[in-house]
Amino acid sequence: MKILVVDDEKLIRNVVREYLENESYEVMEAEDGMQALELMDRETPDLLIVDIMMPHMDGFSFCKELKQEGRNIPTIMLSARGEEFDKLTGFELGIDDYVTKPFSPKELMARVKAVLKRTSSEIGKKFIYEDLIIDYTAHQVLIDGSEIPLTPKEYDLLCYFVKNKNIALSRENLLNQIWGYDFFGDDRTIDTHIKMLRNSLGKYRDLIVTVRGMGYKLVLKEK
Amino acid sequence: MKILVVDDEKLIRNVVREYLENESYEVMEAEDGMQALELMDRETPDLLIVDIMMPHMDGFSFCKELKQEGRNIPTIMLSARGEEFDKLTGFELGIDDYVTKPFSPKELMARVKAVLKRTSSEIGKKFIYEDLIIDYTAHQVLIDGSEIPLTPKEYDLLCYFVKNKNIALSRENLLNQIWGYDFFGDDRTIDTHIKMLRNSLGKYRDLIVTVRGMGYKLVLKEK
DNA sequence: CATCGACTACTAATATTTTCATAGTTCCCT
DNA sequence: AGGGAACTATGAAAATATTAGTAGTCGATG
Repeated sequence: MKILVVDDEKLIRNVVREYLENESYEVMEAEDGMQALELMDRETPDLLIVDIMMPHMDGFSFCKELKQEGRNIPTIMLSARGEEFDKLTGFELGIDDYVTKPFSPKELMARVKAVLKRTSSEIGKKFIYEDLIIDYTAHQVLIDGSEIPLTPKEYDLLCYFVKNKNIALSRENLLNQIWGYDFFGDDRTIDTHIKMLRNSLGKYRDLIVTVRGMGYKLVLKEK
Repeated sequence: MKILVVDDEKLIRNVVREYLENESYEVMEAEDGMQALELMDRETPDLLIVDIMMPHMDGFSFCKELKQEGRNIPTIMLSARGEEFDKLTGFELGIDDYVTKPFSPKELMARVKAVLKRTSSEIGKKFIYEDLIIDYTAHQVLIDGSEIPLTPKEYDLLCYFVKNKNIALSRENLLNQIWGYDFFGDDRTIDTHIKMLRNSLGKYRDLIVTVRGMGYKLVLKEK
């Protein structure tokens, strides 16, 4: 689990980092909202711990910004004693909990765990299109309710297509993203895997459309 | 769910009772620590809500007493504004959360639910699936009513699988969670333990499904 | 010091990935 | 419309990768 701590005080960041790492969370730090937003383009933390008072951009504005960008990440707010935490505003902004400084390690950890538990169960990570269901947590694909066996590459391919639905993907792109940049094999390899994925998809084989001279794309009709 | 409210003020007890019963919890009351301890010999509440300030025995002493008796019950502390809630002491005594008077119904209920949710997994003393029973308190596993011997690692593995049922777990995840982040051994170690766990599980060996290229998962059919 | 469990190395058994040859399409040009 | 170039689909075999199973060493623990 990756946790991003956003606070301008290095001391606080260090303390929080220590507690978190002690419980084997992976910790990232940002000094302010700007830095945090930047970082989040590259990394995908599972939880944010954000101080209300920060230079440039306070905690509330930061959360507002996140919400507008459509990012939906569990968030715990840190407020100094005396600062009134406006619960109504806070919870509307999707803040899951808050902790008042000074806080005990145990308290913070309890909140972190509670929030993660609460939110992770809500994310029932599934993709659903008619009778085609990808259950990411179970790592399986269902068609008409029964599991269809996919090889790892087929599964990866399908997930990547779903993630980039209706976008034409070049063979080069697919090779780089799924096989990795260090793969130097034949282009035709893709064709073979597409063939096998189509076979596995049965009645949904036509979702994968050939883009001649370019690559393939997954086409989903909107409803 | 049974909740025991320990407070010397009848008014507070009534208010809390009303909120709780409104959410269909079963409520018991005690005027002080002595009474509460007595009551707990007969009843087994799932949660305590305890005022700090009470005659005869204050909230902290009460919790200390509980802890010494080895009772381990989720507890929420009520503190009046101005009374300093000593977080360090509190959390060390196993207090899970605290609410400052005056509190809003909504806040108290949110805390109650959060604490119950957080702790209920720990209270769930048994896991039952058909003839497979994990008795967490007795730290043993039964199949068809008779105990099957498991090595520590096998037991840990099984519990972790049960906790994450129907979720595909990568070897890395298993290694990190069960062996710890400081383990730098061979991936294949897992395979061996899986094999042994399967053997131990006898007729339930197939519950553990390999997810090729990924890891393993415990599959439980819903009923 | 004897036993048990954890771990590693090795081998066998499977499953997957890749390559490659061939057949089939599409598209463009005349 | 016909021919050819370029591209894609498919099937099967070869090459790899992954997992299961076996055996044995190491080290902790009673």
